[in-house]
Amino acid sequence: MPASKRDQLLATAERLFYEQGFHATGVDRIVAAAGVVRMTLYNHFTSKEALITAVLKARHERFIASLDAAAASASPGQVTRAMVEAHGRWLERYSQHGCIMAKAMGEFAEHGTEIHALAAAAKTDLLARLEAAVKSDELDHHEGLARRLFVVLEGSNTTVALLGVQAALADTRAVTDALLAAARSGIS
Amino acid sequence: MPASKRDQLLATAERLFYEQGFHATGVDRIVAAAGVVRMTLYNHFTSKEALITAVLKARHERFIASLDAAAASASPGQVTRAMVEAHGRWLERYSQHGCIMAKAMGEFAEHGTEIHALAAAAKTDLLARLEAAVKSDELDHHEGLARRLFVVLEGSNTTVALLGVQAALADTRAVTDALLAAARSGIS
DNA sequence: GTATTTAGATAGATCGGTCTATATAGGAGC
DNA sequence: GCTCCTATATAGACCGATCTATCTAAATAC
Repeated sequence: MPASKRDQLLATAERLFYEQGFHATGVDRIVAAAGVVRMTLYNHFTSKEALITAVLKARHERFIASLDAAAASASPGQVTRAMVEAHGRWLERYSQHGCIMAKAMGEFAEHGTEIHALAAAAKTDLLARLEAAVKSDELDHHEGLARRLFVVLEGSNTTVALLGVQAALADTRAVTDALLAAARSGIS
Repeated sequence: MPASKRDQLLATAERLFYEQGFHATGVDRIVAAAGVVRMTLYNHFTSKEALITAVLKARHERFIASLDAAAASASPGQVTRAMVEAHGRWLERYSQHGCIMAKAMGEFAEHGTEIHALAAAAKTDLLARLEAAVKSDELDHHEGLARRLFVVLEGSNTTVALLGVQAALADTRAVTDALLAAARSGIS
């Protein structure tokens, strides 16, 4: 049973926005690639902007769900590491060309726009979860460590597009391991 | 003496592209903000794409020049650290809303385009200089350390736009210091 | 006097978005 | 099983706005 037209549109738009950018992807190309007609898009979404926000929200929900699942099944004291690894798996599977939220922030940089706020909130959402993980693991230097891990994961996001997923993940893991080891031994 | 029309166009276009994105910035707005007429732009640049590449090249040259200056005046064994600090100063002064090369890669993601290649080359250029710095400082784990520092600096690029320059630079410095200290003591 | 800049009209393409009329599918009620 | 109704999808014309880019003729500057 095929997905609903709405889901087809969301999936196709997500792929095209991610691969070619938001402005560079016209609604004509989206509907053509989704195998639907133009009015079907505007029947489900009030505008291209609404489609973009729906795409970003859906993707972010999937991302957060995978993070939370990893955290929930982690051994005690290993929540932070599990979250970092879940982030790496997400990159590997869905985000090898960079972070779509970062792209959205770049293209809709004028502050105050809903898209910019949404993408920024997605990123701070990750930071908040890292902080919660660090706290639950009872690692030293709570607040600072989470932000440092965040910086590294952000760097991982853009490095995959440049050096490939293998190298980016290996280097990311090396840095995060060092940070976690230092926090566990009380050094910083 | 005012700058040449060409320089005015380059500076204005750089600012607008950076603040609002490449696709979102039309040539009309550029020439209006530069106080120039549209034909003047097309007299100096064959197309908007040519203007974009000229902007990126000029900015990258300035960035590399500041990196090289920092490296040249660094004490022996401190080249890598000097380069990391120069990167931080660049962020502070010119790049508080994220890396323009990353934005360019996001908006012109189709591989093969000159703009994408240019922006990617700018990033690998930084990595190459980090590798040279690590080598000249005779730090342990040459190749790996440079790539790890690169990941962190990339993360710094995007984090400034989210957490502000103060927090981003502090966290970046904490991570790079840890990496450099570990490399210096032979641990990794 | 030569090169640059200005002014403004203009071209052609593409953009997001709307409209209407037709067609199709699925469930409710008999 | 059959009809009817409603919701959804289709096809394609159409709109105004905006986009990049060009052309020409007058003005300006070194």
